[in-house]
Amino acid sequence: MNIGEASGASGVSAKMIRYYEQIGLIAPKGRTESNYRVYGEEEVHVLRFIKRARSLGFSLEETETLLKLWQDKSRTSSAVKEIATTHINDLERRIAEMQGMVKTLKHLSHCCGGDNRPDCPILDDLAGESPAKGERAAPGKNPANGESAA
Amino acid sequence: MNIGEASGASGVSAKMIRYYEQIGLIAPKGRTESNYRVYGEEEVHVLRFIKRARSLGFSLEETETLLKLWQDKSRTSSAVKEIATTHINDLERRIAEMQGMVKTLKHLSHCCGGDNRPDCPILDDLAGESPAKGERAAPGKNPANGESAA
DNA sequence: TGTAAGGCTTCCCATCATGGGAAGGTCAAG
DNA sequence: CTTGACCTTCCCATGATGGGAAGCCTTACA
Repeated sequence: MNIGEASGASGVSAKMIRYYEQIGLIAPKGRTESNYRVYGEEEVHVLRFIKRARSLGFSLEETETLLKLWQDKSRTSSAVKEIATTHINDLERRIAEMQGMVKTLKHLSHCCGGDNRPDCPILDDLAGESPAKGERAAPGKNPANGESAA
Repeated sequence: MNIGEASGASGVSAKMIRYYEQIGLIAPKGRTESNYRVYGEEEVHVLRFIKRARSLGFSLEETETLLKLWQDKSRTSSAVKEIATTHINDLERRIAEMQGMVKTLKHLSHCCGGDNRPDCPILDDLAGESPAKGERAAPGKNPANGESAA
């Protein structure tokens, strides 16, 4: 199986397969005389594993760790679970962050006429001017605002 | 005001201020004889605008558009609202995507013993083997899976 | 058997927003 | 006048992916 076929069988682009090889995630079974990469079922299986991990939002670094654990028959499931849990927490943190943005934006959008006139609470907020009621959207404890620690 | 002071006043790093200048988002009021950038209150205001837009998840490209609209006194609020709405939709799409991942991962994590034994449903799922009940987590209509269109 | 199309190889570049760091000039305080 | 902090520009790195060029190889067809 050459790289194009492996790509078709795994759903991973040839470009990415080469990249994964470059960063040490996967190696072809070998090379033909003319230097073509050769893959077998096992490699395709690994590629699918990577693809699935990526689709669950794991980074390539996390994926690499998971891959090693997968291939390590003596791993403990707790090691795997810990990675997953950390990733879940990370996802949930990012979700909450974006939800805060959405909340603020929806509020501003709701207050914005969206008509032909130029006055716009959205721009006013961005500019730090909140004419209505003299306060920002989501005053004080705005969850979309990670500035304090930055 | 030099770049360090503008950075302190706006909360935008000096590095980023230079970058924003490079991509045409903001220019200093002028330069000193010794080539130092000089900023005034107006520039700091723009920097805060950018920062606020970024904290709401707008890309720099969107931010640039918003900035132009802000400075265009004859803009319509509908033009601004449209950008905001598009951005809200984008955020919500991404949130849903990540929520799908979380849902799947939580299910898998829940099924995983997290003990000293090697058998792990999380790895089984990644490997495409679902021993329990013979099905993948979130069978069929798995929302964490954008593969179909890719 | 010759040729054309398409697949493979490597290498470089771009994205997006941000930070790190080096080399060298400048300013202000001691 | 020195020293340290700040400024300048320039280059590089991140993470994951894609685009494309130049050149070799394979396959299918006439």
